[in-house]
Amino acid sequence: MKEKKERILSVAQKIFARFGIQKTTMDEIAKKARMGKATLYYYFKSKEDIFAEVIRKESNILKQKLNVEIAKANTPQEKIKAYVLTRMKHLKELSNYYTTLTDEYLEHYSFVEKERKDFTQHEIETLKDILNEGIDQGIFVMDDAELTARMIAIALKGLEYPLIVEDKGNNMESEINLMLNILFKGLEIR
Amino acid sequence: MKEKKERILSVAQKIFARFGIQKTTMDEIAKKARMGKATLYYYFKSKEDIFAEVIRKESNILKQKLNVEIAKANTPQEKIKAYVLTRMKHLKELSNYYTTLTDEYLEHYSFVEKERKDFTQHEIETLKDILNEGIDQGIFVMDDAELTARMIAIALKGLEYPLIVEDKGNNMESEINLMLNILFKGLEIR
DNA sequence: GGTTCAACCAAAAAACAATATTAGTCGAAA
DNA sequence: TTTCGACTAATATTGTTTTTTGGTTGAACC
Repeated sequence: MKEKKERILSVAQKIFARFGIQKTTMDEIAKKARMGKATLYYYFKSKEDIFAEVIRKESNILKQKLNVEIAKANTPQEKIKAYVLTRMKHLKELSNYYTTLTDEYLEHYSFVEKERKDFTQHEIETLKDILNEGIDQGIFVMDDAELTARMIAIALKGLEYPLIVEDKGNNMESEINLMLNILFKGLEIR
Repeated sequence: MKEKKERILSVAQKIFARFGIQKTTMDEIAKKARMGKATLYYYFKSKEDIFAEVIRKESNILKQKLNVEIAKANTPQEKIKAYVLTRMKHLKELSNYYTTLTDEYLEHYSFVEKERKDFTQHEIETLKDILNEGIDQGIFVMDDAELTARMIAIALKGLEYPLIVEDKGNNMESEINLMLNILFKGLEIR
């Protein structure tokens, strides 16, 4: 039954968000999902498996959200802007939601690492597409779109911490705007 | 006696680097510095105090190193390049050296946080000076040098992790070069 | 055959107690 | 002013017992 599996994931997602993996017990999930603990093991092979699925689901939601926002924008500049803003805002919301989890991240959950690698790869592809689109339209110029996309991806990943954690809920948006402006125009006088 | 204090710091720095704060005992430091443990307390008020001083010293070394490299470079572009490269390389070396410490960083040592804030402030000032120099020379153009400096500082701080930890000893230099090229020229066709 | 769960188990975690280290103090001595 | 042996209170470690919890099994149910 598909609906049961969804219910487990939905319940688990909420509990994981509040208490992290370690402090969430299978009994707890089972109780909240109104079923016996053993039933969980009919649908998932382990606790980690449930968490991995939650992560995967969350990641796909973000990917889809990003695609929608990119499609809405017209120029390559606007697309990049939409991408970065949506990404950062979504991650900020997530990090607010997953309060306890932020610390556990560091622990070695291989599937988290894997999912993040997948996402990074997807991110690079997406950015490369936008950059190439810009090049085709004679708007952007660069030596190597792949490499440039990778650089932007590294920068974005790097910005997560200072922009989300440290920058206490300020005007992230205006800061990102300035940054993108530099990215597009550069510092040197034209 | 100034020399004693230096000896303590020098010895402590080496031991801290290998074993971190927690696993380093005052007896150990005293023994290696060839003095009684109680003597350490004549010069420093606590173990944390010694560590704080080590951090401060290290930070000042980097600041000075950066100043030297900036002074050597001629154009604002070269200055920024020298700054970023020197900074990243130094931090990479440090993180190689302080193997055990990387994990302890996360723990709450308030003085580490304070020193980093100080360093960030210094960094913003330094970058702002270079940017203003570039503006004066008609090489750079931007709305707000202070804000731009802050953005670059955030980006640099953000890049630390992906560039130092994740990027396994690759050609960090060429990646930084590409990044700076984008920073100077921008993506848009000129 | 697909689905559910009470009862069960081994392994991990928490709780506890006994023991050993270690940060920091003090007073005397050099 | 500087040094350190001797001491202490607090913290960490170690070893042991108890409890919790992830995961299994088999029987019942649909």
